[in-house]
Amino acid sequence: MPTEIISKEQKKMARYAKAMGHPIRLYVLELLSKQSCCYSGDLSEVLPIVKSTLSQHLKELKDAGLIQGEIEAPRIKYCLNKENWKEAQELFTRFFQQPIKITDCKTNI
Amino acid sequence: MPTEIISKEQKKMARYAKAMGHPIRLYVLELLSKQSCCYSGDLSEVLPIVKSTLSQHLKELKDAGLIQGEIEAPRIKYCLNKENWKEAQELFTRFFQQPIKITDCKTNI
DNA sequence: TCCTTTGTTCGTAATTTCACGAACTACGAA
DNA sequence: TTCGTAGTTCGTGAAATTACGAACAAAGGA
Repeated sequence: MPTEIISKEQKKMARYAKAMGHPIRLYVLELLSKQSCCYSGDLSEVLPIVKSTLSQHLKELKDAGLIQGEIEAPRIKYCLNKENWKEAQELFTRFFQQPIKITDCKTNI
Repeated sequence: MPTEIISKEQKKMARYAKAMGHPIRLYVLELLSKQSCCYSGDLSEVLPIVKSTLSQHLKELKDAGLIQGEIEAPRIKYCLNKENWKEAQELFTRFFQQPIKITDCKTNI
């Protein structure tokens, strides 16, 4: 059994980062971290994409585990997935809070 | 001129997040934040990908502005891009440090 | 029951990503 | 000048991403 070079945490974090790697999705996450929940329709009104595309982005956030939905007929209420959001928070905070040893390159090829 | 819904900061952050959205690239970034610099050859020895693929990943990190290279013939020394790393650090830290109002969904559709 | 609202799913298309091997470039050493 | 090392670039292909509109499903209200 070879030692895994890429850790489980790195894989998890990459998964979260990937989900965050689109302005629309980042917007949704930031909104949800500020106002606790929202509806797809509200987003659809302000965002410059059609609702089916928005639905796809929401699905990606759901698949990554960052948000979750709840039926509130006829709408669906979205909010952050508490547990995974906390994990992402920890992973990213740890990642960026490491004491960094930067040897600046003089040139930039 | 319509008010931009997606902010410049969100776009920048999404760009960084996208670059971080692959385990290999996250591994490289984490290594560089720990040991100040590295060479492509060192990475190639431990990572389970061929060097041309690694080169592509390094290029993506370069294009995103997170790392930079310096010729140290016959090799190339890579290190973090100090300025942009700091920016990413700030963006992500702020993003995750916001006081969060989570209304947990009971169900998860 | 039929209509309206809300949102998802499907089909499609263009683009990007990810990976590989082969070919190429740059440069120091023999 | 020729060779070897280090790394990038090119060509390729498979898969994923991003976006759209049309069609569909669910559920409350007329």
